Amino acid sequence: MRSGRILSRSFYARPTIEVARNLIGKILVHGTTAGRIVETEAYLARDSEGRIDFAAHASRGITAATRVIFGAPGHAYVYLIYGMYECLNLVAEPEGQAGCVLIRAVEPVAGIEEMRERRGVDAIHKLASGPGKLTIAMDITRASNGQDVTRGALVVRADGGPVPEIAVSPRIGIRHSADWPLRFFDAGSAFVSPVPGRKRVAD
DNA sequence: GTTTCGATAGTCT
DNA sequence: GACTATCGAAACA
Repeated sequence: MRSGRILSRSFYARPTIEVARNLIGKILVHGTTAGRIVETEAYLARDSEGRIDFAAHASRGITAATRVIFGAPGHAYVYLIYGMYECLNLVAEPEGQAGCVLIRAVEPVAGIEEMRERRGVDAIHKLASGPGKLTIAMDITRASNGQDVTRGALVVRADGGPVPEIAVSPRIGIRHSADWPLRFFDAGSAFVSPVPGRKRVAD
């Protein structure tokens, strides 16, 4: 497999929305597994009109759990959700400003047999088509929380392939700021997460 | 086909 | 004690 250069810190030290958009099509690498990022969500401090993004964990300020979001860009923020699943985020914005990008889905490109074993699923488009699924498939845990993703076992590489057609929608599975168009995905990919049928109440 | 609901644990109030 | 950026099985239609 040909692999491009590792994305540098300056890639992440930009507005969160830009980082979320530009991560589509990049290659997430962890150990022997790798996947092409096809779906992301931006979690901001504030939107362009200055409204607080209450869906963001960072919206309640700096705590032991959220401090990494306020820290240097190009680091991993991994948290446990619903007591069962871990979700991977990449920290954006210059140091001191909150902002991170949730990686929601990848298209498996390396270590596919490992992913099948970890997930107990055969269908390739179901291996990592959701934030909880991809962390299981790629064995990403809270051990990676706060880790530098510009070097080490967990990195993101440029692809070099054609720029994907990027579509935008509201974020999935949140209650606050539920209508903000901050979900980005590859419009031509079959590997994005299934849209939940469950009803959500918007605040 | 679509929608509902339980599992499960860490963090904050 | 309430909340949570999920998933998949089960219960419907």
